[in-house]
Amino acid sequence: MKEAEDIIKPESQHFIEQAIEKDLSEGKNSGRIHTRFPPEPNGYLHIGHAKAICLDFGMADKYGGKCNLRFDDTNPTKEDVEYVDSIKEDIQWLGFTWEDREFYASDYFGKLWDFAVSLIKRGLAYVDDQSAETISEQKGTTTQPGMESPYRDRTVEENLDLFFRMNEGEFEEGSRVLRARIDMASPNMHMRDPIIYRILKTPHHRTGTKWKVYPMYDFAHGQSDYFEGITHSLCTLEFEVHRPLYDWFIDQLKTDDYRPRQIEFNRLNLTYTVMSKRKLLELVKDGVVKGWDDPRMPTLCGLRRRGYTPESIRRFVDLIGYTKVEAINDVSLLEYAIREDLNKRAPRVFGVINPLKVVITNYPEGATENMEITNNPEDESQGTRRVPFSREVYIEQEDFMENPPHKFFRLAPGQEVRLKGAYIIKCTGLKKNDAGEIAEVQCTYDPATRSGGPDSDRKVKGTLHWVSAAHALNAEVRLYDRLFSDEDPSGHKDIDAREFLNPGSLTILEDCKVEPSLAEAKPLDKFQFQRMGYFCVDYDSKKGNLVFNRIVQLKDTWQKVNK
RNA sequence: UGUCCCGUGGUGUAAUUGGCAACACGUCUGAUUCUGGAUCAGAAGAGUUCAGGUUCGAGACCUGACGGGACAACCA
Repeated sequence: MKEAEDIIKPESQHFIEQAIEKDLSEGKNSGRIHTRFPPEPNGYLHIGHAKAICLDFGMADKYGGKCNLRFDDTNPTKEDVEYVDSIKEDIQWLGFTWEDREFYASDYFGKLWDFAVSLIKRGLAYVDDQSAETISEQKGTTTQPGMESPYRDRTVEENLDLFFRMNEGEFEEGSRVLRARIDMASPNMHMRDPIIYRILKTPHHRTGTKWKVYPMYDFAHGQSDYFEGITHSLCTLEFEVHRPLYDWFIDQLKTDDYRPRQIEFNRLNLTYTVMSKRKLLELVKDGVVKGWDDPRMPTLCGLRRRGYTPESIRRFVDLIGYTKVEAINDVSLLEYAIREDLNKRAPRVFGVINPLKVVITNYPEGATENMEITNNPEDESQGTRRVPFSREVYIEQEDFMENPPHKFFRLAPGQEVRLKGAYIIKCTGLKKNDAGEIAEVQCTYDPATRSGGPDSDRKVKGTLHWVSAAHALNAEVRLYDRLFSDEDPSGHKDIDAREFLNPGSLTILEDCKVEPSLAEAKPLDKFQFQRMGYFCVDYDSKKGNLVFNRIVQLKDTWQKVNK
């Protein structure tokens, strides 16, 4: 009965899937689905791009189509090959492939030029000799129509002559532009004779000095879609007002029934995060963070370094969905996604972040036992490992209190606790240093309570992780907190996001103790430090000098109770 | 005082296209646990921004308010 209901109930689709299926059912573009991901190579990809990538490649995948990678490189003054490589790396890391379809808008400069010439010949484009300021003034405002340029009615011959000479380098940058001749009174600003070509003498990273004029975004994007046979051009909401112009150019270009269709979806916003490339660039340039891949950054390389997996990012994107509502997503959902993934996969280890020495006074001096410990209770196939135990161990400072509150299930004078995978110990005394801080805790152990032993079933309130002092590896641990303390740092009109920078976003602890099995850990290896959270080996880590990034803490109800 | 887009539990999304609001995260119980994790069981929480209208029936359709966002770069 229940099963039957499940079968009947259709998967709910988001509005883009619905639109695609409608197009398919109407037989548009002979049933083809072809999308594209069009980054501008002027910065690193961030998790917002991941949302777009998952959609672009995901829709192609779901409907048996293809997705092109196309670099939108129409502005040589801002773009660089440096970014091309990192963008490709990040897309692949996320798990997507464009096969041999790596394209560049600059591949189409010739075709775009020809199209512009054709528009001129049809009286649909003209060269304007006015300054940027004048053109801007004549554009009108959102509430008032614009004025027509005095150059709007030049002859085709004159336009052609000027346009060719613009590209010959005869004129200075900014002295002339090519404009589409549409409607200066349109309520849509983008239709008021938009500039489609400008003079730029900066060499282009791919075409060198071949061109002196470069197409604007609006004149390149839709046409590139058209040239590549794209059927669905998915982009974010802010391009909604560009769509009439997108369609206008396609109308002038198309020769048969095929036409690409632009559909807009909401971009990703995350709480406590800034997402604009400009703001991220500032953080890097001003040294607020250590680089594009600083583990606090929402860039894909930053998240990767932090320890996020591609699976967790794809899962997160899947959870938030695609709509036309401008929403702000809770980072806690991202954290949920990585915990969910790592819970199943990450091996458990013992790592003590803030060590406190415990001496087990009745344990034989110099003795060592190897305790067999499960690597992952969620996945038996990960097996077990041996962890050395001895008379002196480190536990977490926060796991001991001299005067514990009521529900403190950890170590305190007179109280018993289990050292996970080893023995139950009882606190018998403590030593303080001159400053009055607890320097050492003394305990006795009960040999019969060894895990698997005769009294191992005895109930104790708490179980602690530990590391044998004699065998411990020293490690540096970098604890991260949100970069901004405000939920919506860029959402304040009069306050710069920088005002909300969290001074405690990075804490470096250099005297952490981890179990010896971690000696061979390699950068990007991920572990659960039992009870402490998920950690990832940093690129800075070296054998004998381990460095871990905390990805995320475990859920901690005790911490919550304490607040 | 313009055009366009958008308003569903705290947050993000659903509601098979008009049949009486579902899911996830979060929150809160309880069980269980050699991770105060995980797991399991359960609970609270919206009557869909508001007001009219159409309809036997509206979160979906219409009108108008209100609220939020986008648009006036030779950026993308």
